[in-house]
Amino acid sequence: MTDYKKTLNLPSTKFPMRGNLAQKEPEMLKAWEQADLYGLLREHCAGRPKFILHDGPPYANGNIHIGHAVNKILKDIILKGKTLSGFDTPYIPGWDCHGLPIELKVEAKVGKVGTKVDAVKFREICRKYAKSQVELQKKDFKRLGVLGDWDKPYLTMDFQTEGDTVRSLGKIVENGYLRKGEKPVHWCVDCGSALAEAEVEYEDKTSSSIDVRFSVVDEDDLAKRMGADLTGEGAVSVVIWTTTPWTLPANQAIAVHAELDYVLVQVEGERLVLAEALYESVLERAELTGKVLQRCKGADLEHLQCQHPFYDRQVPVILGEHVTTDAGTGCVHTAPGHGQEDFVVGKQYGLEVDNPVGGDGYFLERAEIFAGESVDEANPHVIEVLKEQGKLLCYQPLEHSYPHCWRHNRPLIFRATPQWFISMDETGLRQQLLDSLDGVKWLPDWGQSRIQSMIENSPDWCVSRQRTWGVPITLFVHKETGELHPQTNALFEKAALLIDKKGVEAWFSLDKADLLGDEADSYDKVMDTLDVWFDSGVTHASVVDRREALNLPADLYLEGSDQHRGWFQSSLKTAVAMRGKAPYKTVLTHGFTVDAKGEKMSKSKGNTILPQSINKKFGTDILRLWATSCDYSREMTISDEIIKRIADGYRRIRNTSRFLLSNLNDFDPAKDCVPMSNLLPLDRWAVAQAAKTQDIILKSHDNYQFHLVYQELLRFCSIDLGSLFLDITKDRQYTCKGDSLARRSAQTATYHILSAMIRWLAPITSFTAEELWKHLPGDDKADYVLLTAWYDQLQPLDSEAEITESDWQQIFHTRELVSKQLEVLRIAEEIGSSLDAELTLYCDGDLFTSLIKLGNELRFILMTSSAKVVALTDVPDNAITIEGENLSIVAQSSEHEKCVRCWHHSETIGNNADHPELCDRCIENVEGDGEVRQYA
RNA sequence: UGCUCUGUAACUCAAUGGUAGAGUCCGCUCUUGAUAAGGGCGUGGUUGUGGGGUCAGUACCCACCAGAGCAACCA
Repeated sequence: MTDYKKTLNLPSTKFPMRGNLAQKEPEMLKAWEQADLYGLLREHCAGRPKFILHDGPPYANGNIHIGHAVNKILKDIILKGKTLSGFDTPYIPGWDCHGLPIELKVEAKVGKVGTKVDAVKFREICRKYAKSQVELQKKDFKRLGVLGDWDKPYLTMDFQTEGDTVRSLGKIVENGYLRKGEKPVHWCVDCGSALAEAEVEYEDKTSSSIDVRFSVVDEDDLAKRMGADLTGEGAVSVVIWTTTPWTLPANQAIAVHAELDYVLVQVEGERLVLAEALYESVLERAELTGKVLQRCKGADLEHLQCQHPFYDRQVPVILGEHVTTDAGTGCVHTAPGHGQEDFVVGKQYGLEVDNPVGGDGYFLERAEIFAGESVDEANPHVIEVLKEQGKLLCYQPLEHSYPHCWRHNRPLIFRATPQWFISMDETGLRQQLLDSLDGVKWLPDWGQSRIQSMIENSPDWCVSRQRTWGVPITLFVHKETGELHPQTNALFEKAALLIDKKGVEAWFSLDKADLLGDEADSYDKVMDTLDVWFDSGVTHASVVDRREALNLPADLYLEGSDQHRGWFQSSLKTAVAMRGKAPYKTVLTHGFTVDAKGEKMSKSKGNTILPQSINKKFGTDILRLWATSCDYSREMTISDEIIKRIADGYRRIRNTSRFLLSNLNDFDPAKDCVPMSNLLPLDRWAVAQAAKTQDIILKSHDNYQFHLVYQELLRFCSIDLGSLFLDITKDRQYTCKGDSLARRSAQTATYHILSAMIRWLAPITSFTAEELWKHLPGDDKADYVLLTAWYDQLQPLDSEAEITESDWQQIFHTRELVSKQLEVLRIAEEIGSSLDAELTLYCDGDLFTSLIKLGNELRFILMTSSAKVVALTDVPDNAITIEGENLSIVAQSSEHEKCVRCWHHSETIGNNADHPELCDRCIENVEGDGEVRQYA
C-alpha cells in the first residue's frame, strides 16, 4: 500500500494543545512589562476619545481575595473591550491607605501612640506599613493580567493626594456644608477614641438592669392628664428601666410613646406610672402586687415634670417613636449625651447634651457624687445611691448582647463628643444629591432607588475621627467663640501647600504661629482626622481631576454592590458639595462571591477559594474566564466544580483556536486570501456566522454582560465551528491541492474567523489571546492584539447570495435528520464512519430547492460518500419517512471500495493502474490540476 | 426586625403572556488525518414553595421559604 498521507495537507501547528498557563503566564507578564505594554497602548491610543474608569481604591491591608480579583478583572475586561472599540482607556489603579485597620496593625507591632512611640513616629510606621501592603496587593493584581499604570498608581497617602484631600475639604467648607456639632459615638475608653461602626462587635455581657423611680413633681398636673383626680395613696413615680446605671447622671428626660396606654398602678404604699402592656411584668420582677387605678395615653404625659433621682433638677416626660413595649417599663431613661436615639429625640426637645464622662472613662467634676470614678465603678455606686434615696424599685443582673471594641474586646460606652459634620439639609445638600441621581446611569437600574433611599435617610455625615493615621481636618477654631478663623479658605490652601510637600505630618507638627502669627494664641488647631471614606470619596478631585490622563466626570465607577452605601455615596456627596455634580456618568455594580451552596465565603466557614491558588493550579485565564462566565449582577458562585467546568470550556476554546491555526500553517494572508466574493458558499456562510457572533459579542460588551460573551463564544466554537464548518471542511482542507481555490477559500474563512476570535478573547483570556496572536500567520501584524481593533473583515450574508441563510438552515436541519438516521445504521453495525454510508433524500418544496442547490457536493456537507436528492413523488417503499418532516431517507452502507486517501467510498477506485487504491478525485488532486469545488 | 436583590436541567447561562433552549457534565457510540483532541445520538426541568387575577404564566400580583447585600435595634 502506498503511503498517501504525505500528499495530504494535514493540520500542523506549534501552538500547544495544553495551555500550561500557570507557568507561562508569569513569563508573558514579564515580557509585557519589559516591553511596557501599558505605555505602548497609551501611545497607540493617543488622540482617541477617552473612556475613563476610575478605580475604587481597595484598602491597603492584607492579601487580595476573590472579591478583589473579580473587581479588577471586570474592570480590565471592560477597558480592554473599550480599547478594541477605539477608545483611549487609561487606568490608574489606586489604594486607600489611611485609617484604623492599619493603625491597629501598627499598634500590634509597636504599641499604642503615646506609650512606646509618639504620633509622629507612629504615622511614619503606618505609612511604611501601608506601602508594604500596596506592594503586596499590586503584585497579585498584576498577576491577574490587569493592565494599568502600576508604576504610578494613586495612593490616598501620596503627599499631593493628601494635600488635595485637604483642598477638597476646604472647598466643602467654603461652600458652607461643614458644621460643628456633637454626637454620641461608640467610645472605647481603652482606645481613648470613638469607633466606627465597623469597629464595633456585639457580644454577650452581663449588666445591672434596674428599675428606677422618678417622682412626679406635681400630682395635680398628673391628675389633669389622667382626666380625673388621682385615687389611691402614696408617692407617685414614673418608673424607668436601664441596663447602664452609670448613664443616670446624664439623664435629661423620660421618653414615652404617644400612642401607648399608660397606667397608674397602686402598689404597697405608693403609686407607679407604667406602660399598661408592661406593668404586670414590672410588678412581677419587683415582687409586688398592685392594681390599676387610672390610665391615659402617652401623649397626655408630655411635659410632665419628674424629679431626677439624685440630682437637684427636674426632667420632663417627652415623646419618642423609639419607645417600645419589648422590655422595660415603657418609660425610657433619656440621656442625650449617651445614646444615639436619646440624642436625636433630645434635639427635638432642646434638651441639654450633657456628657459628664471624660475620654478616659472617668466622671468629670460636675458629676459631683461620682466625680473621679470610672464608669465601671460608678455602676454599683449609682445603684447604692438610688437605694439610699429610695429610688431603686428593682435590681436584676441581665445577660444581653452589647457593643464591644473589636480590638480591646471591652464594653463600649456611648459618649457625646464634638464632631465635624457635612450637613445634609442646612444648605440643601440632600436635595442637590437627589437631583444629581437622574443624570447618572445606574446598572443594574435598581441601584438608583437603592442609593436614593440611602440619601433620603442619610443623617449628617460625621467626617471627623479622633485618630492618628489620617488626613487632618485643617481648621483653626477660636478658643472663646468656637468660630472658624475668618481666613479659613486661605488657610486651607496654605495647609494644603505644606501637605503637598511633606504629607499630613506637616499639619500635625505645624506650629500654628507659622500660619496665624500673632493670632495663634486665640485659636485651637484641630487635630482630628478625616473619616477615611472622605479620602477615597474625594478621589474624583484628588485623582481624576488632578491626573492629566483622566477626565472628570469619569465614564464609569465599578464596584461591589455594598459600595452604594460606601464609595459611590461618599464620592457623590463630596462631588456635589464641591461642584454640584456627580463625579460619574455610569455606576455599575457586581455581586459578591458565594460558595456552591450560595453561601458567603468566610475564613471561619473554610469555604474560601483564593485567587492565588487558582492562578497556581489553573492559571489566571481560567479565573478570568470564570469571572466572564458569571452573571455578576447577582451573586457569583465559585466552587471546585465550577472552576473545573470553566477549565473544560477553556480547553474547548483553546483547541478550537489551535485547530484553526493548524489549518493555516501554509497560509500567508497577504498572498493567499481569497476575496470575500469568491469564497465558496459554505466558507462564506462560516464568515457570516462569525459576523453574527461578533455582533452579539460587541453588544454584550456595550451592556457589560460578559456572561453572554462567554455563552456565545462557546456556542460558536461548539456548533458553528466544531459541529459544522470545521468538521465539514476537513475533507477539503486535507485532500484538495494545497494551493487550490477550494482549499484557499476554506483557509481564508478560517483566517477571518480566527482573526476575529483572537480579539473576542483578548479582553477575557488575555494571555491565551496574545499567545494565539503570536502564532497567527501574517507579516505586518501589530505586536499585540490589544494594539488592534475588533476585526472588521467579517461580513453577513447578503440576501442575493447563491445559497441563502434560509437555505443553509434547511441544509443543516437536514444534516441533523440524516445524522439520526445514520446512527441507526451505526447501531446495526452497518457503518462506522458516516463516509461508509450512501444516501438518497426524497423531498419537495423549499427543502428540495435548497438541497438541490448544492448539486453533488451535498455529500460533503452530510459527510457521506454519496447523497442524491430526488423528488418526493419518487419515494420508494424502503425509504424511512421522518415524522413531522418533509423528508424521506434511504441510507445504506456503500458497496464501493474505500479510497485510502480521502476515505470516501467510490466506484472509481481501481480505474487508474498507477494508483489502484485511489478514487478519481484523489488522482486529480495528487497528479492533476486539482478538483474544483463550487459550494462546499 | 426592616428595605433591596436573587432563586430556570447535575453546572453556567438563554428565552417568551401561548406546548421551556444552548453549552458543559453524564450515558451510549463513531473516529487513530484536531487524538491528554474531534464528531454523532441520547438521558435530564410540574422554571424555589403556595395562592391570585388571565382563555393562557416560568414571565404579572400576593404570601411564604432559602441565599445575598444594606440598614436598624440592643434604654
